[in-house]
Amino acid sequence: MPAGSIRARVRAEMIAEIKTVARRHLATDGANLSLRAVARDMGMVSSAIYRYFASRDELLTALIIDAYNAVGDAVESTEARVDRADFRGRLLAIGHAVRSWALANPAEYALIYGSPVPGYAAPQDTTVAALRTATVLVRVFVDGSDSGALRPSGDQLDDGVHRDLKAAADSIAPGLDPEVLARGTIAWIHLFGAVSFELFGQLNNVIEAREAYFDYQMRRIADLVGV
Amino acid sequence: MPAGSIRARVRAEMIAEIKTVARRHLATDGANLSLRAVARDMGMVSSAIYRYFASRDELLTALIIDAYNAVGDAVESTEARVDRADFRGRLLAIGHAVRSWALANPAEYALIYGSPVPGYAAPQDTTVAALRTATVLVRVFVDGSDSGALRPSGDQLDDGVHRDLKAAADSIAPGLDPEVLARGTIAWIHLFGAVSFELFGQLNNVIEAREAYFDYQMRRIADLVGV
DNA sequence: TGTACATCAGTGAACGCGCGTTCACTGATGTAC
DNA sequence: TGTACATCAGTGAACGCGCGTTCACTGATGTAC
Repeated sequence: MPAGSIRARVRAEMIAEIKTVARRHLATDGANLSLRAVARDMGMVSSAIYRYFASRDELLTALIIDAYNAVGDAVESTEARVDRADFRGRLLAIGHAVRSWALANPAEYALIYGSPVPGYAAPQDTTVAALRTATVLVRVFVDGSDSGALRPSGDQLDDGVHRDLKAAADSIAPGLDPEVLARGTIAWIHLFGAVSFELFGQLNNVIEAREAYFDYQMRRIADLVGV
Repeated sequence: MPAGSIRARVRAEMIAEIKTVARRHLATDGANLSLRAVARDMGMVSSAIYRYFASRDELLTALIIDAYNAVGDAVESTEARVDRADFRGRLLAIGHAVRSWALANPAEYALIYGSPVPGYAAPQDTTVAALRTATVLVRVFVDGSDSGALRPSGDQLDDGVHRDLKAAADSIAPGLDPEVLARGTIAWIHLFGAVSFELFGQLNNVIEAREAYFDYQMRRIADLVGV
């Protein structure tokens, strides 16, 4: 089946439609995604899905990769519009991009950043897509560091932590000071902590001004990490 | 059935055993808890569970309340051992208590702080237990504020956020400056963000020195909130 | 341009399993006199 | 202290539903000559 044939195009459209329908189901059923329910919604018999995905897990994996890529796209394009020298602006843009995407796609957010799906082990393929967003954030710290605006604060890091962060820096941003990266990971973790908190309902009946509250947090974290 | 009778005692033991077995299942199946599996493990017929819990949701609710109380117990007793005037020590103790409990009881942690269980709506009863841990943390900020060690930093809060935090302060810690409470919620959110990140596998293959890394984060957050 | 064959999509039935919940029942334990 | 009755725990069968996956099949679409 040559790539450009009609059959290939129809096939690609079917795959896309299966994923779209599956995403709709994620929203109501969480990760207990049912192949039969997806097939039913598409007016097919359940076994027909197996022409496109070898198993339920394979479909889940595809959805996970798509989700990582979707946040990655959103973050990359939002961040790219900010002045390169405005490090704080870039960090805040990343934060708001993640949050906006998560609010628009809560089930997919939960799929990749929520509690792990019981009985599902993510294959290696997902990690490449997962790294995209992290890379954008780390680059802010690399650039800030290179420009001299961001300098190590003199925190003494535990030896083990230093080693871990050095290894991480070597693979994703060679030359980046582990201590600066440590600050970056704090921003990273707070960002996802804040979004998860809001999305998973922990702010219910407490904070109503959510966007402003999120912005407040991100600014304080930016203060903390020195950006 | 008088409260002290043999039957009442046996009944209480049965309820406790059902919950213990159910907790074991949470660990492998996540929130897709199966009443039949629990009954099977106890050597009973599935319908027998209904003598003790009216439905699967009611059992889940009991597990959720127990979990909130368990973290609450752990946090309260750990925090109580710290010098009252050592506000930073109290905050760090709370953080480590939450993390330790979460590592020891990952499934229960996920149940209360992870992605919401699809199709399950938590009844009002759970919120009382949920508040216990928050109260311990807020008290640190109240005490710090009263002692003068912790003073508003002069951040200007958005009006809506100010209103929300004022209302929250009024109900949980009357008189507490909303701006101080805002700092408290940052520590709160980062704490749970960091624990969730670790527990849900986001640190895998990146950070190995986890306790030290957690401690590092909590210290930086303590710096930020001025404690 | 037409024909023969290979590829592929989708069907429908089936396997073997799971689930929550209800209901009439047996037999044991407790309570009131 | 003994007996009659009420309460309760647990059984076993059943209802009605769900699921993932396999398999032999039909019929349509593509490919090679």
